[in-house]
Amino acid sequence: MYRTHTCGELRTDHSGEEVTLSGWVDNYRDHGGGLFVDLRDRYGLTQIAFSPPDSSAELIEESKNLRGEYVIQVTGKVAKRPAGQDNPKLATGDIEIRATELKLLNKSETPPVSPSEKVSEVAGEDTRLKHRYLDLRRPEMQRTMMLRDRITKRMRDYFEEHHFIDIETPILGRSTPEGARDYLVPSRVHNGKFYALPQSPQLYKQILMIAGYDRYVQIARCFRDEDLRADRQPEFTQVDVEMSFVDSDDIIGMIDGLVEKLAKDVLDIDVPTPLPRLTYDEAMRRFGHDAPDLRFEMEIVDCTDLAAKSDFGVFKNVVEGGGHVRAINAKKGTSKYSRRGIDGLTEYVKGFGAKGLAWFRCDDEGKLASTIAKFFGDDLLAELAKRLNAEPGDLILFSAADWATTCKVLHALRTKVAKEMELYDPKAMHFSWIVEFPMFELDEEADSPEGKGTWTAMHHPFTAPLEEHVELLDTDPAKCRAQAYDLVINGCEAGGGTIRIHDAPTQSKVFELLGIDAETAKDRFGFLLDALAYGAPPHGGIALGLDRVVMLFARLDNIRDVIAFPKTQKATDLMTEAPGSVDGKQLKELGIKLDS
RNA sequence: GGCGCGGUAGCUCAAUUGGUUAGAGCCCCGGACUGUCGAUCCGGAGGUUGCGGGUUCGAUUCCCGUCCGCGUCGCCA
Repeated sequence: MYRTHTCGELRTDHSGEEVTLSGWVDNYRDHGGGLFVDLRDRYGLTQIAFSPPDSSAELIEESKNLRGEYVIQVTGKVAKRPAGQDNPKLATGDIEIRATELKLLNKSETPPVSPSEKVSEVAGEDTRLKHRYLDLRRPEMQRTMMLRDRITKRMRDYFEEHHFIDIETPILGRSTPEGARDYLVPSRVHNGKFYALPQSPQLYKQILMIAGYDRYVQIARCFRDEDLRADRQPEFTQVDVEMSFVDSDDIIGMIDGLVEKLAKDVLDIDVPTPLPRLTYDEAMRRFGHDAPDLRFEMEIVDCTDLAAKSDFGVFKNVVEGGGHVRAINAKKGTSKYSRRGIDGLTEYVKGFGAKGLAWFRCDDEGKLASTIAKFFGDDLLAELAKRLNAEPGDLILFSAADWATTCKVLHALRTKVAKEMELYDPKAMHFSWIVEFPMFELDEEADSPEGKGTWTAMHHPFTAPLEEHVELLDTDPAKCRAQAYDLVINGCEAGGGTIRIHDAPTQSKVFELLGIDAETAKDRFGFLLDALAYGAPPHGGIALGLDRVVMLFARLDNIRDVIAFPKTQKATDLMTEAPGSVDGKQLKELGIKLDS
């Protein structure tokens, strides 16, 4: 037997018991006459004392060979520590093990990543990824992995309580050209043909609804061959949900319950439900983004009409060109942003398509002042100040451009300024829904017969329009809103879903708008269209990004830290060195010849 | 693909305008010490400054290229 207890469980109640512990040497303190070891496992740290009279001289001598990350087994008596020597930083800090036996189970090289929390500087991320086994040994990472485990368990419990069944769907599927780039898997049996790894189990779960499994859930691995971000991995995990005989409210309500339970069980915070909902149009108008961070205010204010009355050429030209002039008020921003600071913001917004950054500061008398103030009459300035609720010390930042650019710029500014000015508690959690997304967006790069871009599905081609918008499919697709909803946590898209089209006429109309002719549709999703013809129930669902949910619940800003073995920005695994090259023999069997 | 930041000892970082033998803390090695808990004290070892080229009497430093890591824009139904 390697151990009778873990390194996290012994207390003064155990005093006098002989115990055996196994674990890693977290730290050692050599006093010549005696030596202390902090022994670590997943459960905590326990101090081992190699000192007389309990430990023999030979044992003490032996203990002097111990080094960091050596794996040892120790037997001894649990003892309350001498008065005044307890360590309140440790859960086991009131006791120690007076060692009588020591067995070295394994040695360790000097670790490039120290798993010990006593080392405050964590190694660089590339080193951590290369030696992931050491990084994952760090208590911080272990806590995150355990948090992830707890979240998925609670989710599974919740869905089970609500009579969902977990059904696995294939990893080897077929490629569909919509959406992200596919990861392809060549077929040996059918040379020249390829499977695709799923971007999500979307089509399968709809098929399951048609098959009568009215509440489906799966924790599903998904793959998208697109460039990475801090919150995006090529391989990620979705909590995939689909329900029959439901409308948007039913799905949203079901997930409200899940969020409420998770927040309570995992973070011990009470989240009032139903969660607040915002339409997409409102979110764009007030916050410039479809996943706004609602932990703070700083709403966008439209000033287009007032800007038109000024003599400021930049504003006038934009307004005359059909653009918009919108602004945010960074309350008390002048103390944070000097002229140089504003120059920094100006550079920043240029990265989002802004040509420059117009601004005003609000002086002590409540008047707007700026290098461009001279282009505005006093009345106009007062009107602006009133609309923007400007008070002394406030900093007003403008974006003048087309609608989409003002959204992008002001969203970027809003997020950056709020973070830099610490306008919210970094521990705060804000959950909300964005609903009624547009059905379509214009792909301006794609060529269409009409020559002005083509419609693409904002979510996917099976998304149902709002019932009252069905006729807009014929008259004004741009205005057509979908039965779609995104779960937003702290300005991060944590999940999204839709009610699906379950009738053939609507489906063909949408395909038509998307430029998918009957033949193409049949070729790509024939099986789904076939299935829809055999009594498809009204259905819809959602997929939550599990990695992101864990990241947000762990208050981390990086998805790699919640994935045991993540990929780098170039989609490689620094530990296994995947992807790697393969034998010519393997390629030959697959009928593949490489160019280079 | 674009833009930005970074790469110096096993780890975290420093190095003046381009100038002596590239330093410090941790780790590691040796020694001292009967109670520490980031132990302490003394001594020591440890470097292809990512890689390749260029400028220069002289390059960690300047220039070009390249590789890698991170952030971001494009991209992500």
